[in-house]
Amino acid sequence: MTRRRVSNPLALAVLCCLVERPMHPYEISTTLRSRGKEQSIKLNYGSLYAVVESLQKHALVVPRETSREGRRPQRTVYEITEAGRTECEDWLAELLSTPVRDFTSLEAGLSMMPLLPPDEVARLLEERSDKLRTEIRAIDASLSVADDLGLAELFVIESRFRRAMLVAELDFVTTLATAIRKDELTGTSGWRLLHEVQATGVSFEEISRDPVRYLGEEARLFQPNSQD
Amino acid sequence: MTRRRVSNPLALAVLCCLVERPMHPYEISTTLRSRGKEQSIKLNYGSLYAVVESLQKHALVVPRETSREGRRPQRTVYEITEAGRTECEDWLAELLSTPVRDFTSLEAGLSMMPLLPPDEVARLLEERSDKLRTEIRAIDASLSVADDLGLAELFVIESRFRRAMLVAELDFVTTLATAIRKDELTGTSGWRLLHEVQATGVSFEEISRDPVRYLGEEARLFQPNSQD
DNA sequence: GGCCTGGTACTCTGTTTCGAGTATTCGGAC
DNA sequence: GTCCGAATACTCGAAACAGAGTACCAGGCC
Repeated sequence: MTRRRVSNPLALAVLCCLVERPMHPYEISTTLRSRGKEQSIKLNYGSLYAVVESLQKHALVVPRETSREGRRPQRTVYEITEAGRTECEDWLAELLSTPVRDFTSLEAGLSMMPLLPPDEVARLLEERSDKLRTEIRAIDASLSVADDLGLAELFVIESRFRRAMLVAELDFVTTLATAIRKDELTGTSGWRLLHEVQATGVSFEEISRDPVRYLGEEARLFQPNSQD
Repeated sequence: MTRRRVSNPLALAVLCCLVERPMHPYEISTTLRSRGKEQSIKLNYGSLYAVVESLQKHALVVPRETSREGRRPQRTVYEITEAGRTECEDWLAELLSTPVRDFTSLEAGLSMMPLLPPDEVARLLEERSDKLRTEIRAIDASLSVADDLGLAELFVIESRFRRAMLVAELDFVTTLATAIRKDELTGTSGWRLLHEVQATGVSFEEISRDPVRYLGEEARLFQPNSQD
């Protein structure tokens, strides 16, 4: 994605708006907002104006007119160029066709999970489940509002996607919390013991210097496949 | 997340490493890599050194010693502070318990999907499905390697999570591609017609000025609930 | 008539992030 | 013995980002 001249996805949203008709940046921001797209694309003014400027530098958009009503701040209306149109279609095709690694915060959290004691982690995950259920209900509500307004499914597809991802996450998280509570996840018994020993005042560093002494049988957490 | 003094998740990974024992930045990077954590946390040198410096500024870590072996570049070993330990646990708890909006590229793509013609989008989504299947197979392979090494499930849980998300995405994407091809997604017939008219050389702007003329029945795409 | 809220249209500035680049050493192949 | 590539341990500057702040105006309310 770095090879793109302007890499911020907001730039794509800007191009998409300008495909419809020329607009000034502030108008782009309100258009995106009114369509609920600020839910799927991070939009803030600082980035918006920077991105438009950068698009202009790369000749993907051109300023068309600068007007001023009364003594309001001036507005610069931008128009998309042929190159901009091509870039827009090409980029969109890439987004749809090619998965990219996005580093989600839960993935990061899970990868460091052993730092906290197992029951604490289970509790936190259960807390997350509740919040996820709330979010899913909120999406359902907004989808049904959209439906009442007669909006085609086509225009809220990204909400359906988000809902699907949240449901999958909820499913994973509740299953994991249960597995931890029941010691069904491999390594959990050692993980639990490790934190019990730490609770008696022995530091992690000490335990890792002589795991067998502190963890006995469970020391294999520190030495995978020591029986080979 | 912005209220955290150091917001980059890499900072959390750094703190987690230093909980184990004091290390120098480069050692942190190799530790994370060897544990496969660079899959779940974006790691690059520029950020790493910036983040460590920032942690030091906020007294979450302190430099312990600066040594130099032979004429290699010097290494500065950092140690975690009590405040750092607290921050680390607190942050991790937050990551696990609280979902955050992360803007995925597919969600962005879906929200702008109507810009491309329906059959093109279906094709692109099918292409994505293939790539997703490949990725899932790659994760399965790495999970089975980990299993052969006797690594506890606990330490690869983030890969299982990622797999679950990819499977959910695959499911969504294949279903959507089919629905588009079969015109089962509300709005698709109008979407198709719109692109057919555009293919005859009429611009989007023109169509949107007089949708009924160009789209007839399907003009309701532009005027949701016009029959009220 | 004056005040106050909310909308319009940006601007500014301190952080953060990125990743290519640098300089050194070590181990193995030939 | 020496040459090459990989590993070690960072540094640097340009670009991107965040989001608070500014300056103006219209309309409603008391």
